[in-house]
Amino acid sequence: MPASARDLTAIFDRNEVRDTYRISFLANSLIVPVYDGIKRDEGLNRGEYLLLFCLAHFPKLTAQDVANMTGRPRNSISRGVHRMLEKSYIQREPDESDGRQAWLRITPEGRALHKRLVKRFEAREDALLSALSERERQQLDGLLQKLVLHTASVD
Amino acid sequence: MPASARDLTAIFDRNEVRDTYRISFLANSLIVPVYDGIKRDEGLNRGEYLLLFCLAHFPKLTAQDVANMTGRPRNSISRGVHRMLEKSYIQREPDESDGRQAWLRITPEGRALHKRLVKRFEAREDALLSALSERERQQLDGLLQKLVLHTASVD
DNA sequence: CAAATATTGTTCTATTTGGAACAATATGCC
DNA sequence: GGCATATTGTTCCAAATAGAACAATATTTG
Repeated sequence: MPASARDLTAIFDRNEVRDTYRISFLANSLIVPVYDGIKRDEGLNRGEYLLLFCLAHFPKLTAQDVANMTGRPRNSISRGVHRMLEKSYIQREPDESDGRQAWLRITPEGRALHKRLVKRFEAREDALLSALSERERQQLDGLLQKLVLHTASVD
Repeated sequence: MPASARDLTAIFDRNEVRDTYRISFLANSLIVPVYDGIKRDEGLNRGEYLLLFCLAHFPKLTAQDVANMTGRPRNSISRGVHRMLEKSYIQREPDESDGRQAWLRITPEGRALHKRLVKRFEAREDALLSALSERERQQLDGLLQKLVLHTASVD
């Protein structure tokens, strides 16, 4: 019997933490192939794109903000900042009133890149979520929003 | 203004791929702190525990099966197999009819360890999903199951 | 005001990770 | 049967990752 002939999807509802397992599986399926493509075609790694993504949605952020939002360690963000500065996708200006921190902003080049790359995530999301009806997607939206807000508040 | 004073949760519904972002955020919140604890207390890394987890739910699997189920590369699984064999949490026997592959099974020690460790994931899941009512949890369950089965079929 | 404590961002280092090439075996095709 | 192709599991290596210590600056506390 070849390995691929067995039904390995049984794990989805045959384990102690079904929602954790499913959410983790879905997260991987949604993002890993897209990050692989971005790495291959644009040379950006995950931390670098996450930085761009965050800056595309706020006028300015500190490196610490990005670390908080993404849950990644500050040193990873720091490295990403330097590489994205070199490539002119972001810019940095020191905070006048606090000499420790610096404000990061996306540049027009960075925004153009983000607009191009985010389409890949949109396409992947559409492909996987096409399994749901419009009504089900709205249900999912509401449940996820409730969960992330709760999670952000308890951690 | 200290970094932590701004409301960074706005990103949850202010981005192009809200469900992708939320699912990824949730997945990290559910599993990262638990894996950190398992690493600290038991010395198992993510790949090693995932292997144990898979084998706890099937009588026997090949390394390739585990790679397929978890989406991790085969070489990572291979390394995990060797370390878990050393620690006697799993055992291996060659397949009689196919000299390339070998069947992996969990040992009683491995199962005892799994039973202990999976409680950590259960506790974390309960803490985060407590934001939902029983009815909402059932809705979420149904939606996630639909999504993972669809995802497993298209990839 | 001074000393202790906290925060930001960086560097150093060890571990983890995954792509690619590889050997061994199996399968498909003529 | 014999040769091309696929599959399984492994090793090698380069890149990514994250903890820990650190320097610079802010804040708190007495």
